[in-house]
Amino acid sequence: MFEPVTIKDIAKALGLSTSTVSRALRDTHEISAATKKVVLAYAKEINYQPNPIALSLKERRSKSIGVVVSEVANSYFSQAINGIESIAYDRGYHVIISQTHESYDREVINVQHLASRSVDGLLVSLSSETTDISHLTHLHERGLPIVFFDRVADAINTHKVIANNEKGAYQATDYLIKNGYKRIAHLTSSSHLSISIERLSGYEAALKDNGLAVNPQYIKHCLHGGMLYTETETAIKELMGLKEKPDAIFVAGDRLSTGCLSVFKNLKIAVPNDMAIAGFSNSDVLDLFNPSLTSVRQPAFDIGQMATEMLLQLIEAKYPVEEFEKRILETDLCVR
Amino acid sequence: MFEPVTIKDIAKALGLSTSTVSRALRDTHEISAATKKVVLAYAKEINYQPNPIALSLKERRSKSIGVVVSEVANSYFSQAINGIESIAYDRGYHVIISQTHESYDREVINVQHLASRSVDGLLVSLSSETTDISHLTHLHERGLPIVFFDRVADAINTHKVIANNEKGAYQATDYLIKNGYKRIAHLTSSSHLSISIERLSGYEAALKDNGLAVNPQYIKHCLHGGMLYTETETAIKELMGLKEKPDAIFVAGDRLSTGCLSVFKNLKIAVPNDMAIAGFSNSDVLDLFNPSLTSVRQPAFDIGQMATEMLLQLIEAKYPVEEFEKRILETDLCVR
DNA sequence: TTGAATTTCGGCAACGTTGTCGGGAACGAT
DNA sequence: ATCGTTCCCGACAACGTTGCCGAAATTCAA
Repeated sequence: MFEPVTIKDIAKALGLSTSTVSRALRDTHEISAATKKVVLAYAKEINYQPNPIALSLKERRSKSIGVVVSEVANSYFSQAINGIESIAYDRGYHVIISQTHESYDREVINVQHLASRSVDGLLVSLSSETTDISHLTHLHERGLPIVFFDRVADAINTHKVIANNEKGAYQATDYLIKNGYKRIAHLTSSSHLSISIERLSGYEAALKDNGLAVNPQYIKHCLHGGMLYTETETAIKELMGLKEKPDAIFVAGDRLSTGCLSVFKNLKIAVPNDMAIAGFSNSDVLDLFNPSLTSVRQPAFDIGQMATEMLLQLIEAKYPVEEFEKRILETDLCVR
Repeated sequence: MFEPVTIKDIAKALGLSTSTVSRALRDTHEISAATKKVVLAYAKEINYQPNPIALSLKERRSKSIGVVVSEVANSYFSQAINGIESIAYDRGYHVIISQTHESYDREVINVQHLASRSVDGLLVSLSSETTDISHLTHLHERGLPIVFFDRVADAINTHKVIANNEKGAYQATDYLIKNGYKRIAHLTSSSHLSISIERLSGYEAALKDNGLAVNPQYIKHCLHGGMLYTETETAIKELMGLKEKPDAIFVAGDRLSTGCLSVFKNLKIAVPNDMAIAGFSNSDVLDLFNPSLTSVRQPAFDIGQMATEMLLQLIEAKYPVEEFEKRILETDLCVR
């Protein structure tokens, strides 16, 4: 039904060979100016578009990169994706986005899908369920370029781009403490995620530096990073059921922040009167919340850009890259 | 660097021809059980994955569909995308998402990008800037299956899936009127978008049915659908500068709703005391806003699913489809 | 005018896969 | 013993494109 014009059609119409047409279109010096003119004119007339699939088969690369994130509805990721696209499109690469919805199974399926689909490289932020990363190590060992961002796998030796999660967490916690809160809880994602570890570390450091004890009961992990309402609700209820209820909470994620507010609203807990909140979030909409939330902003767009640049460097490298680096970008504490 | 296993490798290793291996893997009856067993075992051992690019070239289809939306950060679209993916993945199709950011130029580039990339079909929601749709008519005439959702182009005769925008707008406006508001403004996207026309129509009908006059000064269009803060701000300021200031506003979009709240916050206009708001939005986060907004919810997930099913029907049809339909799904007024 | 160099183009192969065709071997029936 | 079947499998072509090689045509130098 949908039959695109091919180089053959042009060759036949003009009485030339396909090779000649191909080279005329590529503007090789071996083709006379006259022939070039005729070919180019005719190609334009019938709106010839080279078939990228044939090219991919021949060149053994698809000029596309795969992106694996938990979900695009997350402000952090949608901003990162914009950064990714801005670089990729400039360099002539397609971006194929896939969502894990924080599920390990979907992550494996999506990664394999993308790899078999012959993407030239992968930008990955792990799902909160993921502990086994063998689906990625296999591909990485076979030479597929991978760059991690946000939620990284330290076991794989490749480029990584993250925010300064520890410092950001420290600042947010410190901000709560400086505002007089003393019983500060921490709501975070699954404990094996790199971001969880780093943010927890910053939270604990801030407490210690301010002479406060770390209360393990105040630290709550949500395995699905706030994707499930009940998960967040259970965590909050447990916190509120403690004999020494926390008076503030440091939330370690975009999705968790909104989930948290949602639970508080349903439980009729006033923010910030009954409970102060500060946390990681890149949501512009959250600013509308009244009173606004103090939040740690990550340079998501820049992280996306930087990760993409590093990935393209790996993809286009002539010799296998051996030296990898981890870039750490500073966060921004938005006090409100 | 990254050299996937091919059918040739298997053939060579097993002393068979590529045809035999191919048919053994496809489980054709012409291959003996013994040979099949050997081939399948070896293929599994070396983790053979068929090359989808070679298949695409041969089958002249890519088993992928392109999606064109304004941006994934929009709750409506991210939900619709989830619906699209749920159907597409089940049917073995890839989903390639591209964002226009409400720009006509990017829409043209993205559509051409996707078409040349040999997607088997397109799911399109027009950008707010788009008036000329020749980039789509060309492809459609040449036989590329296209299904519109949300922002449709009536000039192209194909399947369309939309929400009942007129009814939803009517209900929201009527709700404001029933709550005692009399001077109801309407903030909407660019005037040529189908959704704008339909929602404006519902708004006007509700006013008339309640014996209120339609005041043209109360109707404000934002060409970029709220993508630009200043655009929304200007519109609001003009409304607030009228001698008969509106006491309520019906907002016709996700992005506009948040933009609107943002402007009100900056202008220190209290919602809903100084100004009541009701509008189209699928944002869960907006519910956290205190006091919550009454909003018209679209069944975005269902719309995405339905549009995808219709597109796949077009793609897989044996004979060209001549009969097209426009599906209209009901909205849900969430009173808060 | 002859040989060599240059210009310009066509033929062929290949990327990975499958459809078509054809052929050899084994088997059964007459 | 002969013929027809059936069962298995390999050779070839094709999808659209480009790299490589060769060859014809043209130009240039001596």
